Amino acid sequence: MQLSEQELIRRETLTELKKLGIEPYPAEEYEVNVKTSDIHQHFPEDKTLYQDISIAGRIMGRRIMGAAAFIELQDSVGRIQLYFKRDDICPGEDKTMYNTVFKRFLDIGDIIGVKGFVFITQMGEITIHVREYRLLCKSLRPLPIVKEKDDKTYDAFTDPEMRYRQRYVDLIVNPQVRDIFIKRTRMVNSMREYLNVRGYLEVETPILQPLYGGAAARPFKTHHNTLDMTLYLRIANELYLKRLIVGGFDGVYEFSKDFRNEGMSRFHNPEFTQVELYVAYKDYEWMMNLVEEMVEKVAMDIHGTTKVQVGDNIIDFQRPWKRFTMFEAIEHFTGIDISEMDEVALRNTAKSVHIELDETMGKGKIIDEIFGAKCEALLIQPTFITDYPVEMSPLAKKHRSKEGLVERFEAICNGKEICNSFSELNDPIDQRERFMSQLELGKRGDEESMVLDEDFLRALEYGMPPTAGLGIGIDRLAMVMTNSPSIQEVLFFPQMRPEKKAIISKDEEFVELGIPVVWVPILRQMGINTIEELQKKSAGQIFNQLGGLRKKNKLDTPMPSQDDVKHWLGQE
RNA sequence: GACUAAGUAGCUCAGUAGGUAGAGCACAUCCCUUUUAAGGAUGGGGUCCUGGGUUCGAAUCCCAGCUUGGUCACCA
Repeated sequence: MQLSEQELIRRETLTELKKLGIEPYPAEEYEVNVKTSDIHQHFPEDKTLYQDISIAGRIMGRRIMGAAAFIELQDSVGRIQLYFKRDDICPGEDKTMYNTVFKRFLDIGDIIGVKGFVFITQMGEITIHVREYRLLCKSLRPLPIVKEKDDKTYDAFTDPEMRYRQRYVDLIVNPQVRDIFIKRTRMVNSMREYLNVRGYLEVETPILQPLYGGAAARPFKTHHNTLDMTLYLRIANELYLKRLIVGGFDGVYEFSKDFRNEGMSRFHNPEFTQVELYVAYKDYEWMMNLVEEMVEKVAMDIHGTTKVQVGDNIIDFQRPWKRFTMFEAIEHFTGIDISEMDEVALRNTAKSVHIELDETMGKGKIIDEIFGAKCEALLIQPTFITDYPVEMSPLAKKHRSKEGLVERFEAICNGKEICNSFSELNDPIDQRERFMSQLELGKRGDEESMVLDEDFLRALEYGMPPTAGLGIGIDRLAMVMTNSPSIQEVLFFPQMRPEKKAIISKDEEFVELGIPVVWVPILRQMGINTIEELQKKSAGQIFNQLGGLRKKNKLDTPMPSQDDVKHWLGQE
C-alpha cells in the first residue's frame, strides 16, 4: 500500500519512540477518575475541585508556543483544554519528554493519559494543567481536521461515502453524530422500559428461518451445511411471536433485526430494526392507545417535550393523535368518497387523479395506491389511519362491522409510516384461505407474496386468543426523533457497495524482474502499480518517462539503457 | 433499474476562449511561556476517479465505466 507522506512520518515517529524506550501501545490499565463533562459542569461552582485528576482521551488539536502548549483533549463525552509547560513536564535538565516526545512525536489523533489539576486561563477557558502525561496509543493515520468558531464549522468532514464507510472517523470528528446514536439507544431503552413496566416479556426468536413469513418481501437466502437445507434470514418475526401467544404468554415483544432483499434508498436498508409486540385479549383500538402513549413517552424521554423539530416541521407527539379511516383520509385530501365504489368506479377515480394502475391490481391495491399517492406524504403530524382493505393484509382479522376491510392501523408521521398494527387473525380456516390467495399471487409472479406456513396454521388450530399485534420501525422512528433525513444517519454501519481495493504489486516483485530498487518508486510515480500494468506498456514509453522523472526528482542514479528497460518488460 | 449532480493534496474546496496544477487547514524545519478555527517565516506533498477518443497539447471537450449523493421506480 502506498503511504502518504504524513503516514510515513508517523511510522518513523513510532520507531523513534521505541528507541527512546517509550511503548506506543502500552498494555496496562490507565486509571481515569474524571470525565470532561464532570469538570465543565462542576468546576465553575467550586474551584477547589479537580486538583488531582487523571484523565485520558484523544488529541484533537495542538497549539504549541515554545515552552508552553495547549492541547484539545477529547474523551467519550466532550473536550477539554490541556496546558503543558516545559519545566513542569521536565523538572530536571533532560527536556526530552517535552521538546522531543511531546512537541515532535505527539500528533492529532494520538490517545494520551494525563495527570494534573484544573484551573482557568486568562482567556477564561477551563483547562487542565498537566503535571505528567503518558502516550496510550499512537495514531498512524491523520484525521480530518474540523474546526469551529462562534458556532461556525470550518472544513467540516461531510463526504457521505467516507462518513459511512469510516464511521469511526465520523464519530471522532463529528460530535453531533455521536448524539444521534445516543438518542437512538435512549429511544430503544425508553420503549423497552415502557413494555417491561407493563409486564410484557422480551423474547428472542429465530433469525434463520426455514420459511420466511410475516411480511411481504423478498428474502435473503442461505444454506445450512449439516442439515443440507435452505434457510432464510427473517423478513419479520410476526409468526414466531404469535406462536408464543398460542403457547400462553400474555404479551411478548422483540427488538428484531429483519432482512429484506430489496431496493435501497434514503428510507430502506437491507437490514433494519423493528420492535414487534403481541398482547393477548386486546384489539387494534387498544393498541392505538398504547402506541400514542409509548411514542409520546419516547419523545419526552429524548427531548423533554412532545414537540420535535423534523426538517421544517415541528411534530407534536402529544396525545391524542388524529385518527382517520383510510376512506376518510382519502375523502379529506381528494374530496372523493370512495367507500361505496366498486372496482370499475375505483379505477376511474384513480385515473381522474392521475394515478397509473396496471391490470393486475385489485380493489384493495387500487385504494392503497390512491392513499399512497394522495394522502400519505401530506400527513405530517402523527396520525392513525385505520381500516385497510383485506387484500393487502393477509394476517389481519376481518373488520367486526365493515365488509372488505380489516382491523388494521398505521401511524403516519412526517409523511412516512412509523408503525403497523392489527387485530391479529386467529381464525385458522380464514388464515389458510388468506395464505392460499397469497399463493395464487405468487403463481402469477408476485415475488413478495407470502408463503404457506403449515406449522403456523397448526399453532392457530390449537387456538390463539384474540390478540393485538404491533410493529414499529425503529430506524424510521429514530429518523424522526433525531431529525435525520436518511436512514444511513441512524445506522452505525449502513450497507454500502464494497470498497474497491487497488491491487498493488510488492516492490520485491518489481526487483525480481531485474529492476533496480531505486526505480521502483519512479515506476509507481508513473502510475504503474502492478507487474501487469508494467508489462502492458511499451519499453520506449517507459524509457522516456523514466528520463523525465529522473530529472524532475533530481536522481543521481544513472539512466538504464533502453535494452535494460526491454529486459524488465520481458520484451527482448 | 431510470434520470441527474459530484469525484482535484491527508481534509475542505478553487481552478474554461484546452497551454507548466492552486488556497486554507493538516504535515516538516524554525521563532514565540496562558493560547484558542492561535500567529509569523520557510518547505515538502497531486496516476486532477478509471479507460478510451478529439487535439500539437485535456483537470478542462466527447464517449464508456466505477463510486457516492439526490429524485423517481421498486419496497402492501
